[in-house]
Amino acid sequence: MKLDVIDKKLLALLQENSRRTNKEIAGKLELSVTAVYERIRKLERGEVISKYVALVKPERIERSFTAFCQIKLVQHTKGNVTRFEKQVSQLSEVLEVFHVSGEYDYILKVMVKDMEAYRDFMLNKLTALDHIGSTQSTFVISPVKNTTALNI
Amino acid sequence: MKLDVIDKKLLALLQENSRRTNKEIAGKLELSVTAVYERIRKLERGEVISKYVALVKPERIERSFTAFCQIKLVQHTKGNVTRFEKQVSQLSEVLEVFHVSGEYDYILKVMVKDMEAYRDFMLNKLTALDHIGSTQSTFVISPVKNTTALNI
DNA sequence: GCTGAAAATTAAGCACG
DNA sequence: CGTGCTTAATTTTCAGC
Repeated sequence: MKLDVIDKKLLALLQENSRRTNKEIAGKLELSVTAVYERIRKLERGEVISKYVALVKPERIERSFTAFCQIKLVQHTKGNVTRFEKQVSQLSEVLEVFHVSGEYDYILKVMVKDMEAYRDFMLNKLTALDHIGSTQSTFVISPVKNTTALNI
Repeated sequence: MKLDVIDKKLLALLQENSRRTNKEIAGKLELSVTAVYERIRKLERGEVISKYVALVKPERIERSFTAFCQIKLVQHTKGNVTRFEKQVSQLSEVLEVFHVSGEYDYILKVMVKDMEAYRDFMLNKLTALDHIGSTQSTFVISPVKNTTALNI
């Protein structure tokens, strides 16, 4: 799907705040409300926009503690990999899982209440999974930037 | 701010899809439309919900290549740290920056078109910043899970 | 693909238990 | 805190260019 300059501006606006009205966007882009409406529909149907979500402040719900956890598997058979990925994806503390290159096989972003909760997560949930070789945790001291918006 | 069970269900619904109508939510939670409306307003004013955003599929806009870049600073004076954080936050390829514990000082999540674009980013943008000591890149082979929703 | 106006749906405000 | 009613605003559809 081809995106023109207007589409890109539109995506920037919606990535920043998806509750803008079509009228407001129409004003900013100097288009009619219907034109904005149709462009948005096109971006949704073309799956450029995958979804609309509300973002919750972690500190307001006791999930301020963020850690990156790198994981090595013991054996990389297809079955093991699939099973591990499925199991780890089901853990609610784990927001992101990436299969990566390098010394470790996976990087996880984990968000919990505090260090104690993290310890509990590691002991009772993560290392309870099958096929985990070794892990290495890196703790976030402070989040400097954290956006979901891709600049186009 | 105290959240009851209904608030938590409401947050789960809005984190999954923020375009649900109050009517639809009211049906799911067995409340009136106005009650849903007021609860959402309260969550917004109490800054439990920080914002509403559209999520864009990276592969549809040529940003499929994701890397984690770990960075060590040469000198940790307050001025250096502040300046580095400000500069790195301005790079559009960098979606996330975390000051972290451990061997490296920062973890960046970088999204670009491909490996070539990453090389270009490293050579011309990142290592052009002041005070960077060493870096280490880890490349995403495949994203296994990637959600913005915090389970409450 | 855009415009402008009409129709349908939703959000916001108000009186009240 | 909740409900139900009323009004305002927005989204969605449609004919026409």
